[in-house]
Amino acid sequence: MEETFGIAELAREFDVTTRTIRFYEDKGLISPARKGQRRIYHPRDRVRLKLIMRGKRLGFSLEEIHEMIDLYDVDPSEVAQLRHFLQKIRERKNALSQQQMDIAAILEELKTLETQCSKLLKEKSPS
Amino acid sequence: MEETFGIAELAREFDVTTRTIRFYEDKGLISPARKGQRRIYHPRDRVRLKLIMRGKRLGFSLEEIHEMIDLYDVDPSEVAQLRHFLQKIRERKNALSQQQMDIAAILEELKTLETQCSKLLKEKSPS
DNA sequence: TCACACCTTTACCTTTACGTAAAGGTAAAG
DNA sequence: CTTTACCTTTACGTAAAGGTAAAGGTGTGA
Repeated sequence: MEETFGIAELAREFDVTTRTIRFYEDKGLISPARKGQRRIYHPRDRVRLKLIMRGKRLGFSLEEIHEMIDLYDVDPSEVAQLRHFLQKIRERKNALSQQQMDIAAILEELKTLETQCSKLLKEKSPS
Repeated sequence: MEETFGIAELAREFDVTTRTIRFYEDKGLISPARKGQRRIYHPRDRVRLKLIMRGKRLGFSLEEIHEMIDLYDVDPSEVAQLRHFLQKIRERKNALSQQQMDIAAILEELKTLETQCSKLLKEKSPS
């Protein structure tokens, strides 16, 4: 028997409002089952939410996230789709590699700043 | 003699519109000199723009970027400011480390997907 | 039965990050 | 003098990502 979740439950888990989750549904990012008029979320919906949150932390738009998520649902029997898919993957990889470099650059600068800064502090207030 | 830049020049270099650059000025992210009514950008303004663009690639809001940029202009004689500064640096470092992990995770998944995908393609159309 | 927690839809509101149009100044080239 | 390129300000428009309020359905425990 598969575990399911309510909307409020997931909202708590991911620290967003229920409005946000419904908004993602509106945008086609998730499509939970219904029981009567209520939304029932299965584990795969939860996984999707997790992917969405990660995408957001990385600064992607919902539309970009939509594209990325759909990659996981491609029909592997369609060659054309597969090619397109592969191209998308490579684009994403490039974008992310660029981000990695950006982050590495900033972290380097921040480290330098941190060192300088705490040295200054030690001089000024030798606790 | 120091090199300076026009707004259109910088717009081209960073691949944004002049509107965007003026908007950043409005928000206090840069403050170029003036010659008459025209904006004159010095190398330090260009550096700021570069930092802004990097921040944007990383998904930070202009307000967050503002904070980060200001870190470079802190008065090193004010101990209180220095402490605050140090804390900000550490917050940033943590956020960025989290991002690094997110990216590494996604890149791993993408690599797997890419491999699977091109294997499938080779089977289906053995060019 | 009442209260209460949880859920639903509809619909208007807000912020961020610019786009775009209007109306015009300035300066060098033809 | 006119064209051309480049710049200015002011101001309204817009897309994205939700917030928030209104009005109500559903189920459960006291």
